[in-house]
This record gives sequence, structure tokens and C-alpha cells, in this order.
Amino acid sequence: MTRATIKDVSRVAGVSIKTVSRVLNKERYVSDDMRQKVEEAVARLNYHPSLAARTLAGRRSFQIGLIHDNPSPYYIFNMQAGVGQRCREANFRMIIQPCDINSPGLVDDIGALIDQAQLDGIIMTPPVTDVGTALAELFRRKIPVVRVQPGTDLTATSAVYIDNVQAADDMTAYLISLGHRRIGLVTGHANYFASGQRLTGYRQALQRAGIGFDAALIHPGQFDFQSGAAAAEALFALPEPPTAIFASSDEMAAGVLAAAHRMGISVPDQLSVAGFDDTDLAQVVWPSLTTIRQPIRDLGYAAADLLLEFGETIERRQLPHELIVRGSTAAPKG
Amino acid sequence: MTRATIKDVSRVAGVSIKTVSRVLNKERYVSDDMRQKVEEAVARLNYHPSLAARTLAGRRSFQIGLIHDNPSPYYIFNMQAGVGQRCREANFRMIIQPCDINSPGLVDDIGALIDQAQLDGIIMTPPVTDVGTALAELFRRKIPVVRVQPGTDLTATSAVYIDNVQAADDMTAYLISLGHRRIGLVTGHANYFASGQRLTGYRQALQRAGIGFDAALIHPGQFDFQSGAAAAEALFALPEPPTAIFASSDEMAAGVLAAAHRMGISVPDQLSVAGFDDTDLAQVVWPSLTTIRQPIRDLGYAAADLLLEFGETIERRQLPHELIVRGSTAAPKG
DNA sequence: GGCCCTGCTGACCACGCTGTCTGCTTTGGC
DNA sequence: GCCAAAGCAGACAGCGTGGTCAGCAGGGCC
Repeated sequence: MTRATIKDVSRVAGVSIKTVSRVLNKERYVSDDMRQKVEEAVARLNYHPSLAARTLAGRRSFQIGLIHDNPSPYYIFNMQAGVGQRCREANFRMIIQPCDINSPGLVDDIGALIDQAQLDGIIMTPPVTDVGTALAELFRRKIPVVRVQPGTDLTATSAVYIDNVQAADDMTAYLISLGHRRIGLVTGHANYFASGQRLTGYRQALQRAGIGFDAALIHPGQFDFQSGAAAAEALFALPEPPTAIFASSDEMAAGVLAAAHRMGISVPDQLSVAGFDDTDLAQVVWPSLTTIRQPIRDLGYAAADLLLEFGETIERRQLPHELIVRGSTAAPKG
Repeated sequence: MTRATIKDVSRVAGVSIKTVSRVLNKERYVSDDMRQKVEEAVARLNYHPSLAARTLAGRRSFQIGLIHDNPSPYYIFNMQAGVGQRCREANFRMIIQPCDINSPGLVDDIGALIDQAQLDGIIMTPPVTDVGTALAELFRRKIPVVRVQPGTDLTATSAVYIDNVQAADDMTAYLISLGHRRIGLVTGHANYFASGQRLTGYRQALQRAGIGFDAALIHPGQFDFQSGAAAAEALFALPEPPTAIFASSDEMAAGVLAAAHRMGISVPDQLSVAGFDDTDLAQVVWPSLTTIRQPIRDLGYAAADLLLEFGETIERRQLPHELIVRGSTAAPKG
């Protein structure tokens, strides 16, 4: 038994091939009578149109690409889930393309992907969003692009994002409201534009509260567990250590927790710890993390939505974040 | 500027279209002279063959599907990384299909995927591996299938797996060697065949050490954090609680840790905790988890390898696991 | 020298669908 | 009641490849 083709459907329905095609593509000018006959035949034969043939004959491939270079399984998983759901709704397919932003072959790889699969659009996540050569290649091919949390050339493509400045401000203000005055900040990788934005939000909240900025309290990290632990150790070693540490990712916050455990500093009694992202990690460590919920799945869904609804037209959409308070933060004692 | 086609290549190289096709597909009967001319033209035009056209004209689509219904981002991420790498090496593409094993549309969804994309093969991960109706649909279509860690019909398809019995035996034996006699076991979801295998390994190690089996020490879980915490609380409440708890996943082990923290039980002094999988979680919680490293990425790579190398021929491959000792286990005190 | 076999190349068609264009029928406005 | 416009259906070409088959050259055999 071989699979049914559009010919089989047209024969069973007693109409022309083109009419079947019209029904499948929801084109105008098909009578209800015809439409019904075709739909019955499709259901009876369990017919599914060949993507290859549609792509070859038509202008669309019904496929979009998701390009990422992000080490966090949680981020990728949720991103895929969001993009994937929107794709399913539109009967599109999603092609995943992991890449390495430091690889010299990056641009060629992306070009080959688009050529081979004839993608209808591209979604990029940070930090690939800010690789100029890759962006240029996409523009050259005039393919619709949506970037998630882009850092540069904000008006160049469609984009979805959260307000990183406000989010960091919210968390900092919350820690201040608990009574903290010396708040350590573990920043993210410099490649991520969001890192700088979060620093801005942090400073903004301090200033509003009339607390002076102390550069010694800022420590660079790489978004990962190790760098969080290292940053915590450096901050604890200060002459006047912080009573709270705000890490720019949950992974780094987990590193801070581990360092505190090792050094016998109890959380949240002696030290408050806050993260960013609300990955599943946040609820799995002990104590569970106060953090900023970043709606990664929704960002993915929105990115796919922009691509499918607007195509080349440039649109942008900002999604809300949320402050999630859990057990890792408390008022400083004394 | 539109993309180059095989026609352009043939014109530039001064040969027929078919000869270009032969070079691309590494067919026999092409002289070195011709091959070189074609390769130069391909490079000069930066030509990439259209997947759609190849699929339509030929018997292969150069695409394989990865079907999963697994809630763990870490598992999926690494699985994809392994399969993806092997695909890249073979210039194949990987189509991700998340699914819901409880959905009535499961079989239709899988059928539609294969029909639409004309996949050359399918990789399945647990628990989809053991859904009889889905397997039957794949057999009906005579499509090559590789299952990862299948639980049923072991000889029906190609498969890759680790020795779950031995792995659980190894961990249990290790805990016994530390001096533990009462060892709690938090099993996994009943849908996963591996859960039963791990119980077998646990019993096997106990028996070899001459320790009696106590059913009260076995507690069912769902592989997730919550059920791990709940199981730990139940086990602590026993008249004679365990001195060690072996959880069938790192997530559940993290739940055990959290419950212990909440109840003021120190790990590993008063309680040893062991996990399974060696996900990145294992190193992020405190104390870091003693666990069994399951080579998920390698399993994915091997699965894709079997598919690409052997096609319909049934092959199986067992990969090694490894006992990873970290800070969450120690000798029982007293 | 005629034969077949192997190595190599190209002409041509088919794959399953969409885009275009043609032509017929119905509707609506005066 | 006539004509233009809108509604509708189908014939046909072509998308960019791979498969089939025919054809040609050269070498080894009888």
C-alpha cells in the first residue's frame, strides 16, 4: 500500500486536481458542494499532501527555522515548545539548527540551511541574534526574521522581548524593600545584551532608593553554575560583604547557594539570593529561588506568531515578566 | 539574485545535469575529470541542492524524525544534540516531533508526519517506545525505526540502551559497601520499563549481600521533583527509616534532598542520597549528587547511527553507564 | 575482426503539487 | 433584457531533482 496523492483524492471526489489543491490551500472560489466532496475524499483516503511537492511547486515550504546557540537545556526546551506549538496550529514544521557563534562556518551553515530547506522564515535566540555577519546573510536573502531578545539593531527585524531593565529594577527594588543595602550583582556573559540592561535596572533601583553604587559589588559571570559560585566567593571575601546577591540567571544563583552552603552561610538568614529566568532549577534547589519569571515558552510562541502572521513586515512585541518570591530571600538580620 | 540550481551548475561545469547529480550522490561511473569540474562549479556557485526536489524525485528525503514525550528538558536537549550531530555528519536533517502518549490522535499525528515529510527513519524515546499502536503504525509503513531504551518487543526494532539492571545493582552495591543496610528506593513511572529493571538490579545487589528485601522501603515516584520529595517524607516516617535513599532520577533525588533540608536531616551525615542519569541538575544541587551517568547524548548519536548505517536491518547496541560518586553519599554514622 | 563486457555520459521522463490562463456559468445594475 | 463583473472549475506547464535507458568508447576474449 502506497500513500495517497492528490490524484487519488481528485479521482475519488470526482473533481479536478486543481480543485483539490484549492480546498487544501483554502483558496477562494470553491463552492461548498465541491469543498465537501473533497474533504470527504481526503478523510477517506487519509490523505496528507507531500511537503516536498508543495515546496517545489509553490512559493512556500511550510517550514521555519529556529537557530540557537544557547547552553541551557531549559531555555531551548521551552523555546522549542512555544515555537512548536504555534507551528502545529498553522500546520507548519520547525527545523532546529544548533550552531556555534564562534565557528567561522556559521554564515555558510545558515545559508545552506535556508537554501536546502527553502525556509519561509527564521527565528533566532541570543546570542546569535547579535552576530552581524549572520544577520547580513539573512537580509541578503530577504527572508523574514524574528529575533528573541535582540541586543543590537533593534529596528532591523521583528522581535519579541521582555523589559530587562524593568525586571532587574523590580528585583533590586524588592531586595531593597526587604531592608538590604549592600546588594551584590552577578552579571551575565558580555555577549548577551540583556546583561547590560539588567545592570541598568539594578542601578536605577539603587538610585531611586538613594543608595550609592559600589562597583565592587558587581561581579561578571558566564550564566553558568561555576561562575556563580566563583562570584559568590569573591563577593563574600569583600571587606564589607553584601547581605543579598542578585544573579542574572538561576544557574548562577544555584552556584551562589552552593558556595554559601560550603562556607556555612545560611540562606536566607545570613544571605538572600535571587535568580533570573525561573527555570525549573529555581524550584529544585534548596531553598527554592526568588527569581524573575521570564516567559520563555510564550516568547517562542510569539516569535512564531509574528513570523506566520506578518512575514516580512517588521513587528515587535513585549511580553510581561513577573517577580516570583520564594524561600531564598528574607530581610537581613540585625 | 536567486539561488543556484543544478542546471546552473551543469552549465558552468559544461556537463549534463545527470552528471552533476551523479557527483552529488557519489554514484559510480564518473571520471575524475568530470568530478573535479562539477565540484569546482558547485563551490563557485555556492550551490546547495534543493531538499524538496530530491525528496520528490528520489526515494530518500534525507530527513529523520525524533519522536518524544518526555518532560525532562535535560534529556531532550542531550538526545537532540546526539541525534543532531550524527545527522550533520551525514548531511541529514532532524525533525522533532513532541507528542502526548495519552492523546487519541497520537497514531494519526505520527502517520501524518511520515506522510508529509516522507521521513527516511524514526527515532523514539521512552515512553513512546512502548506504545503498541504507534509501533504498529510504523510497521505498517515499513519505515526503519530505532528505539532508545525500549521496554517491550525488544526484538521488534533496532534499539540502543544501557544495562539498567546492572546500573541499579552497581549503585545499590556501592551504598551497601559504604555500610548501609536499609536503603530506600524511589522507583520511576510505571510507564517506563526501566523502572522495573532498576528494581531488579536493586534486589539483586541486596540478595548478593545477604540483606533481606523490605517492600516498605520501595516507594513509587513519577521521575519528578515533587514525587521525590513526597517519597522521602513517606520513607522518613517509617518506624525504621532508611539510612540511604536511591532515587531513580536526579530530579527525584533533588526532591529527596529538599525534603531532608526541610526536616533538618543533614546530607550525607544522617542520610545518603543517590540519583540516576547524571543530568546537569546533579552538580547544581547541594550537596552534589552521587548518581549513575547515563550517556544520553551518546545514546542519541548511536540511535541515529544505526538508522543511517543499517536502515531496516535490525541492530542493537548497548552503551556503558558509569557510577559517579559525589558529595551526597557517605558511610552511615554510628 | 566480431563479440561482449565494463566504464562512462547524456536525453528524457516522472515525482506531486501550485500558478497561470482559459472558459463557462451565474449575478447584479441599468 | 442586455452586458459587465464576479464566481467557479479545469487544462496545462513547470518547479529541481533522481531513475531509466540508450549510446559510445575501449579492452579482452574467442
